[in-house]
Amino acid sequence: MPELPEVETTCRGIAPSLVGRRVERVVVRERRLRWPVPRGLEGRLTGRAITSVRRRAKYLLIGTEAGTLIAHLGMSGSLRVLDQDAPTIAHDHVDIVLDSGRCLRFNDPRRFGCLLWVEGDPTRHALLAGLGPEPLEEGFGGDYLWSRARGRRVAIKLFIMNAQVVVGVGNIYASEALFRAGIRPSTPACRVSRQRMQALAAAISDVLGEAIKVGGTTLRDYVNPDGLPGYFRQRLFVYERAGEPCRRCRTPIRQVVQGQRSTYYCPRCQQ
DNA sequence: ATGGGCACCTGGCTGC
DNA sequence: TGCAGCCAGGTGCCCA
Repeated sequence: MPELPEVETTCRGIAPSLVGRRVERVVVRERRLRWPVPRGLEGRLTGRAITSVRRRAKYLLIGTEAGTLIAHLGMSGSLRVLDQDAPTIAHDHVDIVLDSGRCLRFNDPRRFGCLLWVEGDPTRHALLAGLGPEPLEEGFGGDYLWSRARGRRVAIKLFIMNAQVVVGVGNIYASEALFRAGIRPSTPACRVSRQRMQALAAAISDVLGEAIKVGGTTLRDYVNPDGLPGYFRQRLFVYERAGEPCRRCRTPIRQVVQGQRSTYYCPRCQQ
């Protein structure tokens, strides 16, 4: 479920219920996530006040005076704020119970997500240290993308999905951004002109920004547990539309596989 | 350094 | 109805 807009929506949704609260206890029902939930996480968190909730790439950083909980939702994870005695369902792996009587509950059927603990500056953690710029912040743009693409022969779609280049561009929005920019996903990154990189960078920012906006109106202090949140699905131009007419030129949308993932594009609009 | 492929998991859907 | 096969919004790691 989670791409950047979903993670950002989660971040905004849970933050008001967390910041300023103290952790009363931590319940771990399943430690086997992508990496095991660290032994001792319970002890490190219990009694701590939560001072911040931030996002970096698709990682959520839940800060306390003692250290930071790094959370990633993987492909199927969610974080929701519930009453502490709300009945659990399958794959509710971890509860962080707050002094408000509510709890932050981590659910993840596929267990590709993770919960880790780091002391000191979380951005120096190995998972975060090498990440590229945020697509909605300073430092990201066409010139940047173009300069990073020198000598890179990977397909442009895989290039923009590489978190070392730019973070937060997942499989849906990669296809959508390339459609908006009119670029064929298989084009080698080094062969995309500077001008088209400008269009691509703008498309990436636009698509993600729009999706965040829609997610924000759908979700408040909870996290939508199902599928594409709310209303972005109907604004997709190509994703999961194989064989259907292009919304711009009516040519049937094509589906191909790149890097073991589905890519969708319009063969006419994207040359 | 780069690029390609695999791995980790469960669940939902399709088609026989 | 049952079951095999395929697909899924991520990303770290291993190998050539």
